[in-house]
Amino acid sequence: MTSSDQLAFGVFTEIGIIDQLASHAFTQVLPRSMSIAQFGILNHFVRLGHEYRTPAQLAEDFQVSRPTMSNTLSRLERSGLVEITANPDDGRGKRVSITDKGRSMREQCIAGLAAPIADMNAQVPPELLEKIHPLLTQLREIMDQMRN
Amino acid sequence: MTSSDQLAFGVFTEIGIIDQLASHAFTQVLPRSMSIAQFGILNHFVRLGHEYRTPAQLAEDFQVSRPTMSNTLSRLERSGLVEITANPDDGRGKRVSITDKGRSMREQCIAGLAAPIADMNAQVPPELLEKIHPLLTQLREIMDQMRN
DNA sequence: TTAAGATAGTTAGCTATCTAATTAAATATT
DNA sequence: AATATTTAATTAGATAGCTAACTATCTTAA
Repeated sequence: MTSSDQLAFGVFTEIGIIDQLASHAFTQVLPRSMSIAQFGILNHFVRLGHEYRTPAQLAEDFQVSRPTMSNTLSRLERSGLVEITANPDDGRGKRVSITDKGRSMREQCIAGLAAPIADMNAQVPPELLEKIHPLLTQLREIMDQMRN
Repeated sequence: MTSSDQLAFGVFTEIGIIDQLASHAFTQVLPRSMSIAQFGILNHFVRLGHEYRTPAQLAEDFQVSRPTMSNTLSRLERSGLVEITANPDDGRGKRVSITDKGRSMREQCIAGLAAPIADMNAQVPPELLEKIHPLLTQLREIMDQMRN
């Protein structure tokens, strides 16, 4: 392993740990029945204002396999947070939309997340986040391209 | 959500995606039977030169719950890559050590990881990794402290 | 027009991760 | 010395993620 290799390895190790710590902190404050993956989907519908989205599109949006998305959507549907119907444009396909219950659940999640986010902003120097964000975006974009 | 909140949220979103992409890329090149978690443990023994380590210490080292470590260690033991024995210093405890088979498996994993790491070094500007690494370390340390 | 190939989604089976609860042993307290 | 508390590890039962294999449908090509 060259020192460049070690550097790259170190970067991904740190990222793995931070992801784990952040996921854990966020999971703590979500309603008992909600996971980060599930919140992500509800939030996605609200933020982007999508009316309908197919499971395949959502899998693509979240960079997740289709069976994974299938599974997460079933849970959301079982809880009444999304509605899944046949896709009128494609007999193989389905369409997903968020329900009113889903919207209010999303609000509740956002409210819960406020506390740890505020903590984070209190403990982490703002310059650190400002410096690191564009670098992460750059790295993510490069890795995204490498995938294809 | 204030703009600071959005910044913090954006940072963790990027980190989540990068972690997923990197994990996926690494998993591809590990031997069929190996996972990143399992490789991490073998690598830990070699890098730090530990002879013995208790499951509880390993759980702490990797910031993972004890049942998680318990599970991963069982798999490694089943594959003959680590050895788990009673801890002579503590009747409740156990001791883990890496086996010769574990060492050569670790070598094999390192060899497989070389390719994607080299790719990464080819695609990602070295300054990006050099700039981002200390920032990530700083963020990780702060989050680690917040946990306690 | 029929057959081949691609795409949407699901099912099955795997690993990693978590929390809660359990067992056994060590430590502290009274 | 006896009891209570803490600690080590495991078991049970979740969710999220993956790949492989399957069904159904759509699209393309012979």
